[in-house]
Amino acid sequence: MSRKINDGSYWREFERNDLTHSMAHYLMAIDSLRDDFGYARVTDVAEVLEVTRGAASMSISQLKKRGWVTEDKNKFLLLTDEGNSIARLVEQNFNVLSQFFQEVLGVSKDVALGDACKMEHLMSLETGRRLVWLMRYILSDESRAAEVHEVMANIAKGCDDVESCPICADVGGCLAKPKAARASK
Amino acid sequence: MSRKINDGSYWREFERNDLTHSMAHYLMAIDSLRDDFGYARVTDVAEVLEVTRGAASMSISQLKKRGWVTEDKNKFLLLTDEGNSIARLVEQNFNVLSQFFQEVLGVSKDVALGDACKMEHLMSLETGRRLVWLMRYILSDESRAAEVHEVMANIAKGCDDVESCPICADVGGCLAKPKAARASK
DNA sequence: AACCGATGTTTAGCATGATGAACATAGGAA
DNA sequence: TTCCTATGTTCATCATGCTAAACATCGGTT
Repeated sequence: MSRKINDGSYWREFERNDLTHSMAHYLMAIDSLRDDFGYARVTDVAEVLEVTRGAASMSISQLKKRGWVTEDKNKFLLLTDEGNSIARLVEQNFNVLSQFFQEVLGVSKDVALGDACKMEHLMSLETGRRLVWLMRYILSDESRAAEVHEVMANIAKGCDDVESCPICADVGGCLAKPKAARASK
Repeated sequence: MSRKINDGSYWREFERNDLTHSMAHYLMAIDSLRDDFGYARVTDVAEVLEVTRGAASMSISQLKKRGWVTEDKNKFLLLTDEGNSIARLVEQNFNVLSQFFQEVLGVSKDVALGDACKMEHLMSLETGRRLVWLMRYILSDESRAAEVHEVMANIAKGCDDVESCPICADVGGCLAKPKAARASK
């Protein structure tokens, strides 16, 4: 019984992602420390991220090997151009996502920030850019924004037309409803 | 110089997430194998996910410990109710995200599937539900959908009003533009 | 000069999640 | 019955990224 199945296994792209969640936050911490204080040392980064100095030291030496971080003559940490681009991209992804979740979808702040933080380093440049434009489209017109907010306010009432709604059907039913018992073929 | 900074360090929620990307895919693989063939064994799961039998065996025994997977009298793998809910949630998140990226944002299929796969297990129930409703709102009205598609089609032209656009300003400028040189304070 | 505290690095240990290889076992073909 | 293959488990190993603890250094105070 040979299996032709194979989902293409792009699922492991996740682990092959060369920018890990951890690295993204080290870069952003350095960036933000330099913004706020004018310099960033290993200890400062460790403090901001709430990890030990040892952990920060080792992670940062990885970032140096990758060419994303260097240090000046005073041993203060610097982002290279590439490191800077990455930090900025992730920061922007975070901003876009958290604003989209809060201001368009009406998600609570806590959930929005949590979701955005987990997804920020995984969203492609292209998707992020397009999301900005969608936000602009929706929020730049007051009546349109009001309509969307109205839709979101009604979600609490639940999805009562799962059958007739093509979108609900496409995504496999309304989220959060238990799957119907399945007959084993 | 004492530091008051602290981003709250919810950034580590990412690693504390009790549903890893890997586990989500094991659950979905079992689910989909049972859908397609009526049963799922360790070897089948390993084949679908393109990992060794050993890796699948160990990961699946973790899933059993967590109460998400069991086996029937024939040693065939089953999802528990909880495992089933999780698999369904992640599948739906994937569907919602990939459709949103493609049909609303107009992202290319490759990028959309890649982004969706990386983000699927990280998006909360609440956000996912609201995203479905936003899609319904946008796509259920043809002229509205056309307007959005028009907006997305114009992205190639670039963001020419970064200064005047409040959204662009909010998210820290237009994505993909290099950060201006920064003066060290 | 001697010392102390702050900073940074290194090491051992842990958890996850993979590989490859060795091993155990059950069932059908010869 | 014997043997071969498919299936599943276990073990040693690797890489990431954390902790705790030991160690190394530098610089200012006494």
